[in-house]
Amino acid sequence: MAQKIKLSTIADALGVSTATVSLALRDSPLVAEATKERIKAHARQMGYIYNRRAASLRTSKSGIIGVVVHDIMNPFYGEILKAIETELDRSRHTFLLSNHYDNVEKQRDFLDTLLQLGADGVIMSPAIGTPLDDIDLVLRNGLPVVLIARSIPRARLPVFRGDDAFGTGLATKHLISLGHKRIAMIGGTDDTSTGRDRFQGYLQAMEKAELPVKPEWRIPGPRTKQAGFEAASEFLALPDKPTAAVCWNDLVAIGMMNGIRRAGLVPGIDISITGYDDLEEAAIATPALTTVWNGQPEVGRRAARALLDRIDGVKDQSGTLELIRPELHIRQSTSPVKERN
Amino acid sequence: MAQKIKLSTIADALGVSTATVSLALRDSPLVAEATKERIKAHARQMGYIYNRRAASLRTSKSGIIGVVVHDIMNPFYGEILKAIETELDRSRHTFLLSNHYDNVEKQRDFLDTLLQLGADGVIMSPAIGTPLDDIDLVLRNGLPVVLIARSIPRARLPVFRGDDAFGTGLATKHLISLGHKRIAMIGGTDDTSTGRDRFQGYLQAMEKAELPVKPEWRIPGPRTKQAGFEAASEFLALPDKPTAAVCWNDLVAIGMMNGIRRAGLVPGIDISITGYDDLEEAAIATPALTTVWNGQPEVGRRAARALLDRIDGVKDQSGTLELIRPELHIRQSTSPVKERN
DNA sequence: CTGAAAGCGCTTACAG
DNA sequence: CTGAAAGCGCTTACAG
Repeated sequence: MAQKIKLSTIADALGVSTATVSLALRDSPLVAEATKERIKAHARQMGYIYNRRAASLRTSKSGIIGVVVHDIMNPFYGEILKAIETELDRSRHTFLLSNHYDNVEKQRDFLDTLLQLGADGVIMSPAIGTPLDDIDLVLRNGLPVVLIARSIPRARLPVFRGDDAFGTGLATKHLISLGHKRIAMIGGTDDTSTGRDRFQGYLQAMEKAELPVKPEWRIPGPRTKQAGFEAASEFLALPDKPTAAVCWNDLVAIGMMNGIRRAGLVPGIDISITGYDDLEEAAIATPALTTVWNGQPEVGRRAARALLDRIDGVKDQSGTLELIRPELHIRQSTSPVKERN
Repeated sequence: MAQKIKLSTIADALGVSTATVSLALRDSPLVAEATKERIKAHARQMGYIYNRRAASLRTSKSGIIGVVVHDIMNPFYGEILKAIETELDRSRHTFLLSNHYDNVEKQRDFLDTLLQLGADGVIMSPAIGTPLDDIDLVLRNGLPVVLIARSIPRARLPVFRGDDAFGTGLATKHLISLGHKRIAMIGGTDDTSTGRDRFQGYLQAMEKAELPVKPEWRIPGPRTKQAGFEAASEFLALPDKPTAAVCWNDLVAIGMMNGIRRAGLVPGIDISITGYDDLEEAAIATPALTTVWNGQPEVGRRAARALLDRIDGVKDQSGTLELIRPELHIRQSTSPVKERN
C-alpha cells in the first residue's frame, strides 16, 4: 500500500496551503476556479482519500445516523428501513444499523457507540422496557432521537407510527360485518404500546357490536411466521371454536394459514384470517391476505425527514406524535361466516 | 447539554496527566490500581464519553467493519448477517451495513465511505459486474476484503459460499429418482457465479440421467417470492409441461407454490417443487419445502472469523475458496411423478 | 483569492 | 508508576 495521501501532500505538491486544498475539494466559492480544478485533478490522480475522522473531530459532525430496530430480518422493519435509506441517501448521510432483539443492554451498547462516533442523530424503535434514563443520556449528549413504530411512555420525543387501535378496529369490524361472532386475537405482547393498542382496538370493536369476548380467545405471544404456524393448533383446539382470527401481524397470519391448511382446513373459507402491516408478501399469499396497511414507507420517510430537519436546525418537534392512519385491504382470506359445529 | 467532558477535564480535576487517564480507562497495567479506580469512578460519575474519532485518528484503527450485500430484506442474506453479527459482537466491532441492490455505483459509494471512516475490514457479497478496479482501490488502501455468497472472477480474495453446482445437482437427482423426466429450472441469473453454477448442476444431472432439456424449461430471472409467484403461470403454460421444477431459491419456490395453488393445482402433488437455501420459512411452508441447505450460518461465521484473523494479522488467506457442502432436505413439496393428460 | 496557525480529543513513545 | 509533548489529518477564524 502506497504512502498515505493527505491534504498536506497535495498542498506541498502544488505549492498551495492545506487550507486552500481543503476549501477547493469542498468546492468553496472562496477558491478561484482554476486553482480548484488543478487541485481536484491532482487529488483524483493521486487517489486521495478524505479522512472523515479527522474532519469529524474538527467539525463535530460525523454524517452518521444510527437506526436501531428489533430485528431487520422482520420485513415490517425492512420496509421501513428501505424508506429511511432512501431519504438518508439523498442527504448523503451514512446509516449505521443495529438490531436490539428487545435486549435493553444491546440497545444501550449501540447508543453508546453512536455517542462515541459522534453520530448526528438516531432513529429507533425502542426495545421493550427501555428506561427513560437511557434516552436522557443520549439527549443530554446532544444526540437527537426520533422514534418509530413504538412509543416510550413519558418520553418527550417525536414518534411516527400507525394508529394501532384504529387498525385492529377496522379488521375486527370487517369480520363482524361478514357475520363472524366468535373472533380470536392471536399474537402480540402487552409489553409495548403497539401491543396494548391493537388489543384495545379489537376489544372495543367487539364490545361495540355487543359480542362476547372469551379470555381463551386471546392467544398472546406470537409475532413470527413460525409462532403463528404453531399457534394454529392451539387455535383449532379452542373450546367453542372461533370462526375467525384477528392476527397480530401478517407474519403471524401467514404462519397460521399454513398451520390451518396442514390441519386439513382451508384458510379464508373455513376460518377467516386478518393480518396487519400489509407486507409485500400479503398480496401473494394464498389465499391473498386481508390485512391492515400500516404505512411502513410513510413511517420511514417521515421519521427520516423529521430527524434531518432537526439536525439542520429547521425545527424541534419533540413531543410530536404522528399517527399514520391505517387502511383495510380486503382480499381472500376473509369470507362470510360459515357456521360449523 | 452540559459542558463536554474529555480526558483533560478528568485529568485536571484529579490532578493527573491525560496520559494516565487514557491508560487507566483502558485498564492498562501501567497504572496503579488505586489511581485507576479513582479515575474510572470519576469518569463514570461525570458521564464521560469516549471520543472514538479522536482515538481512531491517532491509532488508525476504527473498530468498524463494513458489510455489503445485495439486499438485507432477503432472508438468505439476513441469516448470514445474523451469524456475522454474532461473531463481530464478540470482538466488539461495530458493523456498518449497506445494500447495493446490484448497483455498482452504490457499492462504490459505500466502499468509499468505509475508506473515509478508516474501517478495519469489509465483508461483501459483490454486486453483479463489480470491476476489479473497485476491489483494487480498496485493497491498495489497506482495507481487507472477504467475499460471501458470490465470487468475483480473477480476484484473489478469500470467498465463503456454498457449492452451488453440487447443490442443484442434489435437487435435480432427487426429482429424477422420483420418476420425473420433464424438469424445469426457474429463476436466477447467469450474471453471477452462483447463477451459472446452479444452472450447470441442474444441466449435468439431467444429462447424466440422459434426460432431454428443452430450452423453454429454463425460465431465468426470478429471485423473489413475487417473481416466483408470477413465474407460476408461465410455467403452467409451458408446452409439453414439466412435472417438476428446480427453483433458484426458497423464495421463488414458495412464490411458485402460491401461484400453482391459485391456479387450482396442488403443489407437492400435481407439481413437485424444490427450493434452495433452506430458509427458516421452508419448514413451515405448506407443503413443507424440499430444499437444499446452503449453510448460511456457516458462511457468515467463517467469513467473519477469517476477516477478524486477517485484521489481527493472524493470517492472510487471500485466494482461499471455502465451498460449504450443501445438503438436501427432503420434505413434502416433492413426490413421485403422477403423469397427467 | 490565499496562507499561517491553532485546535478538535485522543494515544504513544520517551523521559524520569 | 506518572507526566510533558508531539502528532494523527482535517477545518476555521483571522490576516493579508
